[in-house]
Amino acid sequence: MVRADSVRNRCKILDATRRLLSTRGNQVGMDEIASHAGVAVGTLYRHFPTKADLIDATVAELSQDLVTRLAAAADRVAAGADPIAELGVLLREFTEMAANDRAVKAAATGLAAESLRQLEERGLAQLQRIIDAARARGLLHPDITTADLALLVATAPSDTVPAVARERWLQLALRSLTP
Amino acid sequence: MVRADSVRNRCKILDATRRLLSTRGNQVGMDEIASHAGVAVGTLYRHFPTKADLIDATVAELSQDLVTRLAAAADRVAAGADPIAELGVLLREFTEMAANDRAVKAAATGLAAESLRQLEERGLAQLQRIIDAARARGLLHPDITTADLALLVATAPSDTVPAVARERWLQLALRSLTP
DNA sequence: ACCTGAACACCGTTCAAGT
DNA sequence: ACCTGAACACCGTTCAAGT
Repeated sequence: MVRADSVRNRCKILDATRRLLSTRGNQVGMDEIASHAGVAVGTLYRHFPTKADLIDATVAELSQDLVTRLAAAADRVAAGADPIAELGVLLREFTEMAANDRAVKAAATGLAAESLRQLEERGLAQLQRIIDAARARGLLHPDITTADLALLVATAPSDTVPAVARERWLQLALRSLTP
Repeated sequence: MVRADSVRNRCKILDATRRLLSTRGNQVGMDEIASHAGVAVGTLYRHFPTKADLIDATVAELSQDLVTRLAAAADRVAAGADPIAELGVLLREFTEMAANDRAVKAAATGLAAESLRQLEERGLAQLQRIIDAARARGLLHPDITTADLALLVATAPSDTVPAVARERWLQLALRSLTP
């Protein structure tokens, strides 16, 4: 039997973590997160065995956002939108998400492999739909796969790189996708 | 007046740091580095005010390696070698360097901006020579600059990415350079 | 001038006591 | 079952004493 306050606490912890992580980065202490969430440290550790786990969970929540957008983009493509343009929007959204959320990406770097694998699993089908559409119209280099896009996402520049350079990176990335 | 044992100590510290950093990554303690270098912790902090500074100095030493290779590649290009092939070798060498030296790149991520700026300053001329040669032969997309190559280097996949994916990344990166 | 190493501070993590 | 928060452990950093 799960206690009601337990699930409430878990939610409060994740909220506080996302909030603190996005503003001040990875240097927030566990005590601070706990107090902002209105729980004791022990409770925090009961829900997440380690700080890495806590951050992992937070990043996973954020990546869910991306999957939602992936699905929306796939729908637009199915409705006739330009697949390459949609891919550009997706890549931009991700880099901006990583950039706005300060050290979320920096924090995620260490566990990127795991988070991206999850993202890939759940967003794979959507991404494949976009790729198929693009290839069918001859807009995509024939050997491009979903793994390639995951690779690009994994190597997307973080917020340490200035915005202009991030935009330029996007341009180069798209260039490597087109035939 | 600089004491002889001081410069010797500095050297011993940098050697030990590079050795320990490449095998075990960023989690080596300062005490451990000190004992491996045969000095006391205080000495370590006299030479490098903070751990980040120590790692920065070590990474800077390693990047000097890359500048040397850059110069060699520029010479080969001047002697008639294929500029694109040389660029490929350079990018591969860098990613491999980052991959072999375990957390050197991971450790450097935070201070990448600074290290890369140094690298850029000192290697810029060499890189420009390669770019000019490639463009003159029509092998390079006309808008590619040294900044673009620095951007690619900065976003090169680290050792968390498997070797096959790293090779694939290289292929995609080169694709974005060619016309 | 520089080196030494015990001591400090900070922060992730644990655990005995409470409800 | 879960929460609490004082206590522990670890590691980056400092500083008084030594040469």
